[in-house]
Amino acid sequence: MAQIQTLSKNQKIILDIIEKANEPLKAYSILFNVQKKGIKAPLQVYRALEKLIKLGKIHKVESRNAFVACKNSNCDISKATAFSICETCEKVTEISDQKLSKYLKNFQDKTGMIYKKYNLEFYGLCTACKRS
Amino acid sequence: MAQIQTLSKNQKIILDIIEKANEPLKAYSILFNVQKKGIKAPLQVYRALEKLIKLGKIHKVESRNAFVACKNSNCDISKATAFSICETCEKVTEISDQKLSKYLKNFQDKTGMIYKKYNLEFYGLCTACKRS
DNA sequence: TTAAATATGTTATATTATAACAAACGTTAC
DNA sequence: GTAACGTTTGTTATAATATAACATATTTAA
Ligand SMILES: [Zn+2]
Ligand SMILES: [Zn+2]
Ligand SMILES: [Zn+2]
Ligand SMILES: [Zn+2]
Repeated sequence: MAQIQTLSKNQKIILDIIEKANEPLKAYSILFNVQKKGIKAPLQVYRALEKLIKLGKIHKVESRNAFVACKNSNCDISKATAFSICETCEKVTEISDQKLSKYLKNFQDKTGMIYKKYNLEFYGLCTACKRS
Repeated sequence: MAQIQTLSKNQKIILDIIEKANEPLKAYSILFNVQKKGIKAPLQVYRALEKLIKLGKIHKVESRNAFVACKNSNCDISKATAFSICETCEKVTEISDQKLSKYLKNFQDKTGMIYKKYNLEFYGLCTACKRS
């Protein structure tokens, strides 16, 4: 609420659209939706997306090239994201699981590489699609 | 070794290139590299990639739109993949960690969604880049 | 051996994303 | 207030990634 004030005009417009959507939005679908508000070029969208990701307001669902509003508390400013994705209906849900995130944040490989961030995507069948 | 016989001509050519590379390859870089072997169109590459992924011979690194040969035993035919990615030098390594894969395969969310697959990407700083 | 499934070749096009440049806006510091 | 700085915007063009649609060929298996 406080931080939203620091967003620029385009950033607000685009965050608003993404927050109101109940599904991940693609960049060009966002572009189409904001053209009436004066945002005409892909770069205007991509620049806002980039900033919003950096702020942890939204995440990119990498395997879908789509963008969703963060449903957790900005996921440590975008450093730890996990999604469940239904391969049938394409419904995407952000996973909020303390144990999982703790496990992954603490994960260390053999090489000693330092991990600053992770993104995890589960693919499967949602409960609605399972029934039908 | 047995299964490689079942690959088609284009699939063999493209798997060969990917296996010999020590880095993830992009589709159009693969295309460029196989043009001397008669593969001229993007679709020929993408179709082979799709099949190789299905067979678990290669994986797609989603955040990089790039393809790497599987370094494990085909990762249960491509159902469970994890990578470490250096954000400085872009080095990508497939993670093989029994505990991690067991943990993720058994992961269940609150909704009861059935997970058939996952892809996990860690981003950070590799040991070489850490030193410099 | 013929039907089905898989793979190929080809052209065109769709989709996703960035480069390069110029101008405007919003801090903050003096 | 205004200079200096970083950030945001606007704009045109283009790069990079991926698929549609259609015709043909090859392989597999009943
Ligand atoms: Zn989040
Ligand atoms: Zn579903
Ligand atoms: Zn693998
Ligand atoms: Zn590195």
